[in-house]
Amino acid sequence: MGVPLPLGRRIRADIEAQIKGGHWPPGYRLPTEQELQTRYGCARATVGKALSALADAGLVERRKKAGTIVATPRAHTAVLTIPDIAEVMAARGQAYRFELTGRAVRAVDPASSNERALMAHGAMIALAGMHHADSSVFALERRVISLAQVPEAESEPFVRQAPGTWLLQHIPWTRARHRICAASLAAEDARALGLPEGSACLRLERWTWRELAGITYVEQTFAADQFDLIAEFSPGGV
Amino acid sequence: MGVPLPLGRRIRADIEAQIKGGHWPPGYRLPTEQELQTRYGCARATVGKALSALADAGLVERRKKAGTIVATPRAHTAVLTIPDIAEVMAARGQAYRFELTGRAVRAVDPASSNERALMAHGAMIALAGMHHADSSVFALERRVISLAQVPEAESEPFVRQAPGTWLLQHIPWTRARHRICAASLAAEDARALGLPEGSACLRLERWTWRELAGITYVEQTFAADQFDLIAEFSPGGV
DNA sequence: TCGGCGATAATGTCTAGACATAAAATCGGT
DNA sequence: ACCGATTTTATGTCTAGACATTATCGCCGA
Repeated sequence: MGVPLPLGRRIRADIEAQIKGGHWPPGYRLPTEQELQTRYGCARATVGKALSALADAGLVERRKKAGTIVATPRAHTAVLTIPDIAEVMAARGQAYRFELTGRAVRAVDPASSNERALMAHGAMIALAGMHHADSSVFALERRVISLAQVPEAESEPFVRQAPGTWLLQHIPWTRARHRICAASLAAEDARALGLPEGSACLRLERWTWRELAGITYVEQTFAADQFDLIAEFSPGGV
Repeated sequence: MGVPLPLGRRIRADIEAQIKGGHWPPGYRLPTEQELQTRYGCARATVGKALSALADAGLVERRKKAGTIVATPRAHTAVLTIPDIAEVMAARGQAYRFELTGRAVRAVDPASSNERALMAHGAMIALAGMHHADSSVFALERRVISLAQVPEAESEPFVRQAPGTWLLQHIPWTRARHRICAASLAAEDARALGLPEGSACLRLERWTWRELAGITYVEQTFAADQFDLIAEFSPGGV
């Protein structure tokens, strides 16, 4: 309050309000930089910067000679936060426990496309485990970790702390890719979750890299009614 | 090839390469605008714009007096793009068709929590339909639209164009909330999709608002092996 | 040693121009 | 009527400054 917005931001906010208020519909051609320059009494670079920022945010499209038009959104984008399972449990007020059910050091399986997507060859550690909520099984996890990138993993027990939690806290990463899909439970997984074979489940897969080197791949399986993902978005970064 | 990058973009690309190549680790303080200005032989505004773009992309953080430092990437958040179904079909090279199977104008059902989450009362239009890929059913959709916010919807047939596509192109919105979960197919939906009852499916729900007023709620159901969502996070948006 | 306070160094915002580039619009010839 | 060359126009990029803002550092006094 009291602090006036810098002119550039005010121009941007004004235009954003016109668009979000529906006064300027998709396809509407907005005033040229010259007109805005005159209207606001400022240099062309100032309105240009405001319009470019709106273009970066996806609210408008700019084409030479054609001018600047309100963008027609082609998709909904949202910032999805994929929480650490231990944090989900804490938020729900349930007791959390990770149980390691399998552990092996081996070479990359060239028949597995999920492993190949992470790295071409080398040694890795393969882990399997269950996430418990109170006394029931909440999720299943299968993971491989590159020993070339994370040699410390070989001496880590992963018995009390889930490997995902440990990795997040110890290993820096630069790129991650997530895949979210639904699937039917295979017999073995159904038994572990205490559900009928073929039940619906949500599957979350994540590949993580540091630069070009693959660090880990994980596949988490949740019973259909146990877990969902919520994503919120306001365009323009509000 | 052969077209030289504008200087500003080249500066940005150079710095990005230093960061992604690991030569400038998180926390590293990069050269000041003055140093870069001398190094590249350009005006300060040019390096400033490049650095600001990197800051917008989340690769660096800028603080007055302290300078510009390489940012530490945040934990598992990713930009999820939820595409318009017609665009998915176009990308896959399949023929797309929307079929409207139900349409009614009625008041908000106070027993439906999904409708209550959108608005307290008022008239709405309820739609049901199927998204076809080539000759098979790709997804089911149920939607309600607020007639107070979107009176044009009453005279819109929604026979050729899916309501989502129409809304996205005509109605501005300021906030959206998505929920992603797995579910078992109810008898009616299973019949529509041509699958056994109880099959796994991915369910996507979306609530959309303009300011505080609810515009629409939609629930889309996909067969498990038909559709998945990919979310990428790489700082800088590559 | 600690706290405050001013100098300084860095980015933030802006101006008034210049030239480059791309695409729509127009004009001219067939 | 159509196609191609030219003009026009709006944005893209850049310069060389100016002043504003603010966090940090170092100094000085209690």
